[in-house]
Amino acid sequence: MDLKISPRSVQQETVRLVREAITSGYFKPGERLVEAKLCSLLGVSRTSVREALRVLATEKLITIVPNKGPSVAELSWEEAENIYHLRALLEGEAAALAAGRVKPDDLRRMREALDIFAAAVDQQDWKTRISATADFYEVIIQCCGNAIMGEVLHGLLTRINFLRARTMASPGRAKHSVRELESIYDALEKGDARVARAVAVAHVKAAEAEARDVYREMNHAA
Amino acid sequence: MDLKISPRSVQQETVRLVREAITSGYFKPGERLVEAKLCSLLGVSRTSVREALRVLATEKLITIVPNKGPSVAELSWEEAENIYHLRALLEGEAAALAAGRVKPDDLRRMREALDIFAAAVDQQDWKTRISATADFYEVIIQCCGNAIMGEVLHGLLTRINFLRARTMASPGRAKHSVRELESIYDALEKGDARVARAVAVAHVKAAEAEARDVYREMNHAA
DNA sequence: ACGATGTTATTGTCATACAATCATAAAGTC
DNA sequence: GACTTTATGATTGTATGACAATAACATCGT
Repeated sequence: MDLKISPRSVQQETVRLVREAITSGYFKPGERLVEAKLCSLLGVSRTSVREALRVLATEKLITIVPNKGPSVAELSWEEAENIYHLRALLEGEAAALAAGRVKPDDLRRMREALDIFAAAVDQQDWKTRISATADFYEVIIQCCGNAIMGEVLHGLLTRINFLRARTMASPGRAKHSVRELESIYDALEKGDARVARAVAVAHVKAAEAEARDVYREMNHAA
Repeated sequence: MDLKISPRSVQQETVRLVREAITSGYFKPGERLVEAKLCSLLGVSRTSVREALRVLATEKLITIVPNKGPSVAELSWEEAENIYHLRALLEGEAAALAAGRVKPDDLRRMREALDIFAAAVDQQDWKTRISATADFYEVIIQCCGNAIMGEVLHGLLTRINFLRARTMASPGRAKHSVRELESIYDALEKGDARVARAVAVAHVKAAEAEARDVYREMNHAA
């Protein structure tokens, strides 16, 4: 019996919370994160906060400039573009690999995620949209047989999450998304690796185009 | 004038040293890293050591199991294979992108690294071999225009560095390496993206094959 | 040999302290 | 008034000490 509950450490929980706060947009890019404030905000010691901040810096979610302190990482459009390029490459590969490996149960789970996503399109509920796409891709990642690729992708997605949240909020994009994910599903069902890669890449490219507009708009307003 | 020397913090230096110790093989995979030992070994406080360890854990160079402590990460062959697969994908893409962007100066630097590498093949000097290949790829990465891809690749290389060190030590492999890097250089010089990708991928595949043997041998002896 | 029990080693977290550095406001100088 | 310098306060970097919680290990009794 290995049912042991691992009581997450204070430090881990701190990482989780601050990361969530950043990716959800609660802490804005460029905003300074003063250790003392975080301590009182979270009710933990400076030790734990500092350890958490080092972790987040390694994840590139924050930038620590020596003797000045940490602040939420600012993502230039060039960097965002790089990340989208990598996503296209990696998600394309993942889809291609998955095409030759999907099992009926996997398809079922993807179908499920897809339906949830489609349902969430009509609502304002962008949070469900993101989690549904995450579920959808989670299956692909698991199928592709390369767990480390999953880790890398996850890290990249986290870094542009605040952008994605904005993108998902746009109702126009959502409609397209459904079609795109649907065609990925179809390709995987048929086991067609070539098409799977193509549509997965197309999906990312479309997301990138949308993100570009959102990005410009964001920085125009500011 | 912005010539300010940034006096690296104790914590950063600790990260650097321990990372070096791991990738060079001084700390063996699976070996436990006791905080107190590291403190006295490096002459720094527990505060700094702990922060450094969190960073290394995020980089996946060590594994921290709660209430038990950190130990050097063990890399299963499956994981190593995954990383080589990713390397092929990313380095192939990088080479293809670089083919359309290399400037004369870049070629010169690559030529230089290549010569150093070739010279180091005859000696036992595997350390120079690694740094020379690193320099060679550094140019490609810079040329490809995707800095984040460089970061990701760098992280992956670090994780398999102890394997690469063993691989590079094999004299048979070195000869092939020279030819492989040479053909990457040629493709870039000609600006042929398709060939550049192909030979870059082939290079990684060859390295993977060699690494597989080394890995088996390592774990056979143990 | 094996299980229970106590002991030690190690980690996780906190509090405190203080020098070094940075940011900002105040004061002085031209 | 604009600019430089100086003082002041805030924040970080690092070290130390403390202590509970957990894990690893040795000891003992059966």
